[in-house]
Amino acid sequence: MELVGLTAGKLAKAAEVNVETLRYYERRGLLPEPPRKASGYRVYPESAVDRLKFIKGAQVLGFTLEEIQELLEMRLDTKTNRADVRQRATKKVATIQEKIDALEQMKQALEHLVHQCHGSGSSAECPILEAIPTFSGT
Amino acid sequence: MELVGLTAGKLAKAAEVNVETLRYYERRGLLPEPPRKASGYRVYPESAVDRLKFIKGAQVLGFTLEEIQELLEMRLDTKTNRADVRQRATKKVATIQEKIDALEQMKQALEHLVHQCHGSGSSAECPILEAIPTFSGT
DNA sequence: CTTGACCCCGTACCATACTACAGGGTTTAC
DNA sequence: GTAAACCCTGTAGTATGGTACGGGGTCAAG
Repeated sequence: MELVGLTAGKLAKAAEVNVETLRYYERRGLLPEPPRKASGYRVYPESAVDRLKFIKGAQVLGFTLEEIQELLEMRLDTKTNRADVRQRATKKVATIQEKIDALEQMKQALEHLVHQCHGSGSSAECPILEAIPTFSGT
Repeated sequence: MELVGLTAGKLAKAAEVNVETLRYYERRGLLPEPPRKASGYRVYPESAVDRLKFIKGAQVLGFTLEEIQELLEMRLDTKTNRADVRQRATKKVATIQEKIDALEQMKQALEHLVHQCHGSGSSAECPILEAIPTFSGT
């Protein structure tokens, strides 16, 4: 029987994650429990692909699964009011901005280094990452 | 005997890390082996504080210790090949830029949501977070 | 109607990045 | 000159985020 939706395997492939990861996320509450067929097989909506990609993307940016869960749960919680959601979203924005700033500094330090060291010849030390270690105070 | 430099405990406190972490980083090669006193006690230079703060900062940005090590080792002295270092630095700049871009998108999506959701009802009708799972598709 | 691909569950194992001992010397402050 | 505070080493344990496996049902094709 073929109704709409994805099987675990299809979803895993589409989102480029391991099948086991789906179950893991489900246990953690990151992926909502999908409906099941009579056989017990999970049937995921197409949107699950985006959700997984979001999770993966956020992870690369240094968010923990717990933080990602917070982001994702903000919209489901009908008990929280808008002001609360707004406040938390705003806070996340600030966190994200801090990360961006730190990355910009890091990037600039590296670019500086690249420019300083374009000569192939002579001697002296090319002062590379001396600049970088100073950014982290934030 | 009190010569210049920091003991493990002082360094750990100054950099806000666990003392054990210092040894761990040393084992991993992230923190160079400092000179020792006759007793065997490590004597760290002040600069170790910055190095540790850099490591901590970079971690928050989603770099693994291995990647951080690469960054830190990228100082070119006379023994390293400049072209090689430049190439690697350029590559790092690109990955950093990717992170920045992803974070910008995330930020914009959240800011958009914050603007959309200005009322005071329940978050269920708040269009904000509907968008989250989809903004990562990029 | 069977066989191979797929799914289920529970549990065990893995890598990364710490963190915590245990057992034993060293320093420093009183 | 002794006790608290600190340092050493090696090794073991923890948390997070998966990943693998065994034992067993399910489904679609031939």
